[in-house]
Amino acid sequence: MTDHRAPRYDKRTETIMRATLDLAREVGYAKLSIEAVAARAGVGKHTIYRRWPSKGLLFHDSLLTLNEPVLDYPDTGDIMADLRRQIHGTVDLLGTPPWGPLYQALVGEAQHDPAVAASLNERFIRPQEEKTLARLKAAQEQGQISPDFDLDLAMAILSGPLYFRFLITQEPVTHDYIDRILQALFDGMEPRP
Amino acid sequence: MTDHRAPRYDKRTETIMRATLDLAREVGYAKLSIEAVAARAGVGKHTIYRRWPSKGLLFHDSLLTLNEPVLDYPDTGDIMADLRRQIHGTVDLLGTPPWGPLYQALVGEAQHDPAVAASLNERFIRPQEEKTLARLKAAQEQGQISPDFDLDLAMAILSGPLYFRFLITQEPVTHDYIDRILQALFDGMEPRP
Amino acid sequence: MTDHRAPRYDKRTETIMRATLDLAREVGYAKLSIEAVAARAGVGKHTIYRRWPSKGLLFHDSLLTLNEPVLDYPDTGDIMADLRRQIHGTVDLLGTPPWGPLYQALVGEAQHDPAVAASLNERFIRPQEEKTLARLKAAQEQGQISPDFDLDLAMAILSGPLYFRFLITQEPVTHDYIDRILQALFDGMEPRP
Amino acid sequence: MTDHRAPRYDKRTETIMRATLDLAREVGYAKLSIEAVAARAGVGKHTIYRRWPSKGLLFHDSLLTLNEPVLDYPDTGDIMADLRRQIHGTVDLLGTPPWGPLYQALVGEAQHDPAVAASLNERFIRPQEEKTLARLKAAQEQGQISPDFDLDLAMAILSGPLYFRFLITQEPVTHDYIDRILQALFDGMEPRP
DNA sequence: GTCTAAGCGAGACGGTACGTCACGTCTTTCC
DNA sequence: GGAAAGACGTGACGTACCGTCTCGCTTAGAC
Repeated sequence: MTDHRAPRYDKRTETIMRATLDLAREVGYAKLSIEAVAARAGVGKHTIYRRWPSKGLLFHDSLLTLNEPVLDYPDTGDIMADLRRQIHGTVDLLGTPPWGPLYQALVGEAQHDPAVAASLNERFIRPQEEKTLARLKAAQEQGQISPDFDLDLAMAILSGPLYFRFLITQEPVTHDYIDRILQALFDGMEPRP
Repeated sequence: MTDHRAPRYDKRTETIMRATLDLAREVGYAKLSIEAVAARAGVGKHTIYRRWPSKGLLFHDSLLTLNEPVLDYPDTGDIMADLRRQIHGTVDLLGTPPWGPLYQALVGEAQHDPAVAASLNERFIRPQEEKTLARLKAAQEQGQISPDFDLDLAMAILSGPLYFRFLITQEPVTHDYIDRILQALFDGMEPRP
Repeated sequence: MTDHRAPRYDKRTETIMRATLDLAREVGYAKLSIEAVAARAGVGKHTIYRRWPSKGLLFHDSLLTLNEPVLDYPDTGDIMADLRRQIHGTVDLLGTPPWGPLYQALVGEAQHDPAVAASLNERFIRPQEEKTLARLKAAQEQGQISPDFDLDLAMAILSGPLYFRFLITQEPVTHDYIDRILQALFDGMEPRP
Repeated sequence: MTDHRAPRYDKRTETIMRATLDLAREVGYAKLSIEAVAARAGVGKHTIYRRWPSKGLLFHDSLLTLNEPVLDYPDTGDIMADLRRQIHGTVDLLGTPPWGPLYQALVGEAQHDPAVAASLNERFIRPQEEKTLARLKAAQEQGQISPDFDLDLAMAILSGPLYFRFLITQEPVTHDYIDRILQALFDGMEPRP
């Protein structure tokens, strides 16, 4: 798989990605067409196909490259507060138009196109997981988390319900919802007296 | 929203739905077309459009109607065992071709098409949730679950990680994974001595 | 080979053919595109492809159908005068814009596309030959042409030089040129005393 | 118009022309593309455009340069026999694959592209005519042809029917056909007793 | 013998058109 | 009188070439 991130400095590449996001915002991902992106960017269709093999990967690349998510975890020493802060930030971003629907569409596309799924995992999900795991591990070493607790599982219990709301029931993901999940998780995670 | 379940007895309707599923199995949901369904079913396109407003809803209806999921919860008195049995059954179904990819495609479509999302929730997600909640409630009344535990949250923690694996990381959902989630959930849910 | 003449009464078919000729007149056959014809005719490309398999045959059909050539030979009893009249009429038509260049383009296309060549022969060349031959035969029976003269050859000597000028040297075909050919032909054809 | 013959010694130019003819033989002139010629010749597209302004002229130049036609007329003293020999040779060449179709395509292209028409006339048609006329003139001076016969017309009557068969009816041009035309021409041309 | 300009391969680029597919609507034809 | 069959305008697909252009890399010939 070629690295689509490299040519970020290429002006034309960036023009195309901006046109992609602009159009996606305007008409939605489903009605996005490579033809329209090319027209908007003032570029031949070939120039797009030369860079991305499908609409899905073009969109994914545009979304991630132009919005390099800042997911560096704070480490204040209080794992509960740090997780809370981080996840609140994430859901706030998803609640800010137009990012929610666009990210939703991206995940939707991943269900149809394995290449998008792979790219999504490699460039977005996994890095985020790793940072979260690192932060959890640090907390575990400081004794804030029960030493035998499976941190991978913690990850899943933190992320899963959030995505469930976001993708399946499509209700807004509130801070309160996050807090309740965190609480429930910690009731089981924290060391017993 | 019209009730698409009613004409189950209509032979033509059923033929179309079968053709839909057959084709979806063969070429995948993404490449499914109403044109092809009509041809396969030996039916005019009008006859399809008269019954369903979009490919997404046709597919959703076909999937649910022809595969009426059996999700009646057992109640053996042991909530842990009952949940385990039920969820194992579900993931087994998703692991049986072609249901996994097809359900995945359905959820993917729901991200692009609000009507599919609504239909999915109403006809599939909510009923399942309700049955699970009822079973959890019974367990709570029998003292198997801490009386102040938020059962909605329990639902979310049970479903979320499962969907996360299924939709996002797209790794196989194993029985072991289910068991670990259940365990983690109960370590926090069960009444403390 | 389907008969493209039949649906002359079809209004849409005729609209397309008119648009074809209009565009051919405006930009020339070489720059004619099915895309542009469709746009000009207010018609989908498929509607054109459904009727004609190639640009060449569309053009040929348009040219012949909308300009049903009147090639009924007069028979005044004087074969020389009748041939002269007929051929003068033909070259006059070719000299009247835009027919000359369009017919030239049609013959050019026939060199690249056997289907056009076949169609050109069947629908245009052969009928004309047959009428000319019939007129020559009548003259031969009336003693105006030597009884052992090969009439097919006469045809070739009448048509050949005309096409040679028209296609190869691309000089204008004048009445005088015709007359000289006719004269040369008759010097050899007419019965000797 | 630049003289494209000069750089015959240029190795690269010759490589391109050979690639052109090779490809034309393989896929036909209509499907020939400068892009493909460049690739086949292992040459940049610019290198072709620097030498020829269009596909038509590239093809024409390739055809003529690499197949310098030998059209030097014999002069045995018998004009009939000499014409016969010469024309038989020409049609034999056209009957030898792949020259017939290629020359046909060249004439076809001349109908669409005036530059090709001009080049065809200047480099191929006119020289041939001149040699034929010179031979005819010699014969006329020797009394083999009627002194007042229009030799240009003789040319036209010799070439025209041949091209008519070749381009329009696209039947094979046989030796017999040539002989019959020659005979008919001479019945009118030769001096009467 | 170095420098420099031209020629070169490679191929990216904005375009145009291709011929195909499916959309959702509409019309015709038959049962 | 409803359904199959499929024609229709529309719009997008992904591909092929067009003719122009920009890259570095030779490669002579002029100094």
